[in-house]
Amino acid sequence: MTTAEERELYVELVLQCAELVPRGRVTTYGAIADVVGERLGRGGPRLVGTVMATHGAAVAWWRVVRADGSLPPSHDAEARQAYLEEGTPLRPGGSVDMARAFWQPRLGAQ
DNA sequence: GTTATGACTATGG
DNA sequence: GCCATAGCCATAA
Repeated sequence: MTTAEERELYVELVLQCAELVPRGRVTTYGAIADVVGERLGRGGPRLVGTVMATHGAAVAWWRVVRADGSLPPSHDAEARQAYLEEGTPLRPGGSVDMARAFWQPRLGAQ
């Protein structure tokens, strides 16, 4: 069941999570899916990815990475430069240091 | 209704 | 570290 309203709300909550990520920190698709899914009762990492691919341009998409810290595909170069500016902890391999940079998203607060 | 696809994740080799 | 596989859920054809 996915009404237009629910899709819109899902998108907005996902974007809100991405927007709430502090400077120099990152979160993951799975974490956002978990938070939003708990509130809306459904969802999944792939849905978050779809949302970011569709509406991610409006938010700090580079602060949303994969669970292992790998940079988002298709824009990894841009993201890495943003990390350098923000001081996001990186690992030698080029991916994000999740142990230090991971930020747990919350809705309605931070 | 069925298949393919995607800015995913966990697990195993 | 990398690659393959399976599970995942919504969208598009």
